[in-house]
Amino acid sequence: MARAGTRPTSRDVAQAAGVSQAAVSLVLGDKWRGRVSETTAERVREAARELGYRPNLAARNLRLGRTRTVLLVVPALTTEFFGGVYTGAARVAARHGFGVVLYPSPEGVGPARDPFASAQAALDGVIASSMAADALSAIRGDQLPLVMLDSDPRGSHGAVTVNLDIGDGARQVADHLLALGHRHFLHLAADVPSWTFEVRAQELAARLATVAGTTLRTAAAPISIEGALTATEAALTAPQGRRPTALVCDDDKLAAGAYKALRRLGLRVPDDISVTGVDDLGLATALDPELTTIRLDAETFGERGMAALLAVLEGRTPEEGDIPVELVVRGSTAPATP
Amino acid sequence: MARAGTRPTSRDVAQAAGVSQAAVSLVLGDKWRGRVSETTAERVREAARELGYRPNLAARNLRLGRTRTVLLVVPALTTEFFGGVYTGAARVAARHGFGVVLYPSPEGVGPARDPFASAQAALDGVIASSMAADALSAIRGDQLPLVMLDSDPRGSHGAVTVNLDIGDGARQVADHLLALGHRHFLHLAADVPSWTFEVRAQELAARLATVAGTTLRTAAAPISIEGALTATEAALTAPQGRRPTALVCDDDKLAAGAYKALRRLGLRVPDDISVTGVDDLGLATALDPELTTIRLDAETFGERGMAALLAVLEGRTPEEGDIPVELVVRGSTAPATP
DNA sequence: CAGGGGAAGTGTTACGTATAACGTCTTCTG
DNA sequence: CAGAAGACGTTATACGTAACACTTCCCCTG
Repeated sequence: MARAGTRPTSRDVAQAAGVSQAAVSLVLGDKWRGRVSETTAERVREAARELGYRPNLAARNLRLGRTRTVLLVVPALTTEFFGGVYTGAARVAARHGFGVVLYPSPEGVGPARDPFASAQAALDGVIASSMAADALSAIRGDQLPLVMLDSDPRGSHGAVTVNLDIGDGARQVADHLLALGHRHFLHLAADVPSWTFEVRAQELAARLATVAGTTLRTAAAPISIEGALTATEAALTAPQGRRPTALVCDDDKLAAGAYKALRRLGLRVPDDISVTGVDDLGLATALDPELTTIRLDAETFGERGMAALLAVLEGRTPEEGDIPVELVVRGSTAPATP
Repeated sequence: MARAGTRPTSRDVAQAAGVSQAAVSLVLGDKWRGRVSETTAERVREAARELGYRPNLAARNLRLGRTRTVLLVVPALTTEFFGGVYTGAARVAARHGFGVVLYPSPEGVGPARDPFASAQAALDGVIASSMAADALSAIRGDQLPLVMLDSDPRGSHGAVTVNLDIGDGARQVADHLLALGHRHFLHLAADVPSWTFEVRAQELAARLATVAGTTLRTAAAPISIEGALTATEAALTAPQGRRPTALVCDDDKLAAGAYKALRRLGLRVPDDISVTGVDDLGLATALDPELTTIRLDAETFGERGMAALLAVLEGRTPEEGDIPVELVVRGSTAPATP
């Protein structure tokens, strides 16, 4: 019988089953083939069930020197996007017997506390979104295997990177709007220092530049409905050249804010102005009209990130190549009216 | 010098500083006042910094028998709500030197895998949302300290419960709409077996019953924009008594779907029908017109949940009382037109 | 000058697990 | 029938940390 009040240990199970602790470890660790008889094994399993034995993970982790746990560092969970990333990562992890611990970098002011101290868990590796920029310095210090999501492959100092093909997304948006006859653009850009958003801006500008007579203005806004509202309103009321007929937003949430600004200004979507977003959150179809946007496959993103980390941990070479993105055309874009 | 290739241990630090491992533990554990001289302590800290020493958490957890880590079990992260819960919980946890590990129960088909196996981390306690119903059976087995969020206090078998005052929310909605002259209601209910939603339905019905001549119909829908759309459309096209002038939704997301259905049916919000939600997600202000809704303070929810768990862990009595909720009146509700 | 007591440490142990290395006993083979 | 080869275990150990129980030195007090 186990000592009262404390969790049963493998030694308690051993005593109950009349075997040594080592035998318990072998049986429960599924390494007993040819080492323990089937009847004894069953006796051990029965005793473990009886006592409600659960292995002490701290002890196991200490013994093995690895934890089969990885940390996923993401920005604050203000949309469901990183929920999807987590889901994908956790699914792949589970298939390999790994667990995923989430560390959303604290929202608002102040630098991130040390994510490792906060997670408290011993870790085998880290997947980090570059958007959780403030948490990255703490991560750099540790020499844990690291996979970066949405990060400049050239600037990652050898860390493995997994990216959505965000540049292609920008090109698809540009081509779609150009094909509809739009020539005057406003880019509502996320006011977040991130490689991703830089790439979007560059690719958008580059693509538009291939057509003569196009204009492109940029307005920056924090990623929030309120922020997008004020930024859009300011950009469109300031009399500055031709009024744009297309509004390219870095994010669905920004687009939602833009919708409100346009409504206030008396501009109709898409008749007076076309609007596009990025992400394809639930929000995109909640808007009226529904938003034309770049669909980012969050779960695949998470899956690929986790797969890459597992590859690193097992000494394999991670899969190469960006994750494709897809333009979803809905009601917020229409031919330009001259 | 530490053995090459492996992480430095406290023993390596001790050797580098010319002291015993015990002294390192004392200094770095901040328990050295009166036991180690300031100069020696500084030497130890310097050596630790030099070697890049990080304590092995698995070893520490094993030694201490506690991990200062708790698990937060939530439904799939399909809205930002539980992101807020996490933020609140993590904030309080950090103040007490605890970490929070998130376990979103897997979306879609199939029962949850064992959350403990997946988290892989040794845990001191659990906070679980009752909405992650499928994960609860696995939790029940362990005798870890448990705090339930949004759960029937009478049905929780002695587990501590922390609840939003969701019944009061339903009453506030009812009173608001009744005051606007509405008498014919449709309740768009979340098709999720959860105590919370039962309470809402009961309180709504009870409050409406206090006024003569009111009618209340109910339509159930899965919590998604699509689901709400079809359910609402079906409920309003089936010719069944008076057409409701008020649509009470269990959730902002349901309201978003309802908006779309109403638009298809040619009904204007709020002129033809008033709509309310619950949550006050970002979505609520993205809708046109903005949604009158019950604001749930997700962060306070998380804070209170974590505070309650800490109380249990420290043998104190958790704070009592439901968390107040607040009706936020926006443009989706207006006086009933006779 | 005896000895009480604080400062400044060190030696040792245990936490619970997984596994390497080592014993038996039985059975099979040449 | 000798001895090799399984079958079925056990014993012992290490992982890295925190903390208890000691020791030593020195200063102060009566």
